[in-house]
Amino acid sequence: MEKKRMPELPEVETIRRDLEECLQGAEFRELRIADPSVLRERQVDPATIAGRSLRAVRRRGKYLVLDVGATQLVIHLRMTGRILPAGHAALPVGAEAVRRRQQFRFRLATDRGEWIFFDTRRFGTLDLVQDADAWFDERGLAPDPLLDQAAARQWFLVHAAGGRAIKTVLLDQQVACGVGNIYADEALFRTRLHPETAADVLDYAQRGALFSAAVQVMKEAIARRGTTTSDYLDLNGNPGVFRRYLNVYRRAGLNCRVCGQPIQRIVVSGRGTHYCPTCQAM
DNA sequence: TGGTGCTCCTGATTGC
DNA sequence: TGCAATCAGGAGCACC
Repeated sequence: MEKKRMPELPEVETIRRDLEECLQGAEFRELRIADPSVLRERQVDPATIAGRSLRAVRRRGKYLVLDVGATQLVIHLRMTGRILPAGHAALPVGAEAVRRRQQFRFRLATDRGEWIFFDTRRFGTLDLVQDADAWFDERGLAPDPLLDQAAARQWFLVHAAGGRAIKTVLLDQQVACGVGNIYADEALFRTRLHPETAADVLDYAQRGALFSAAVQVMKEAIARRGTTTSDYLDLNGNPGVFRRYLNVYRRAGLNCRVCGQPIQRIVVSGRGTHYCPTCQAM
């Protein structure tokens, strides 16, 4: 079954770069919340962004941060969130738009046009905070592995412990910020680790190798503008092409590119997990 | 305290 | 052809 995939760190970074190119320096006029459930933290009034310019578009893990000075918009796209200019071809129109109006979750009016947070499954979130980094730290979010690789690596070495499956640990944003299901599976394949291996069985060298593999696979995905499956497109309508380079993710039943044995799919912590039982033996 | 599993949500797909 | 069931996913929270 081909389904929509959520943007993970490489896709979020691709979106961040596109937004920065389109919107940096733009003047915000209004933030209109169409679906109140999108808004969680509200440290500042949405009205305060009016007349202010977008200073920067930042990212930490899978969170996007629109920096408007005293107000910071922290956006998580979750499963299906997308930020698109009004009128973009991917947005529903007419009766379909009316039927799906709740999926147009908030709108940002700027002097460069209106931008829409469109979110099919409505899992995405918006937090209005005064200091995004402090807000992330309060939540125990790990350092971003692409922004400060040394700090993130050290953090991972210390926190990737306990009896949990290493796949579960990789997906824990308080341990490895930004790693999602696709890149966790690929990093485990590259380091020949079975996804159900207990984290505390791994020594420092193995944890370090796993962290490096996760960073490397995400860097490669960014270079190819993310991992598109059915319908993820960037702002210019271009697909990410990293999927064709995946070794295990969503390749269940297909032959391993290394040993030729069939890739298997299991569920670890409720997440579909793909691995080669020969290359990644327990 | 650490770990597990449920919940949220909806479009696409599958099976009958 | 149409309907119901199933699946996918990240993060937060309740529970053990």
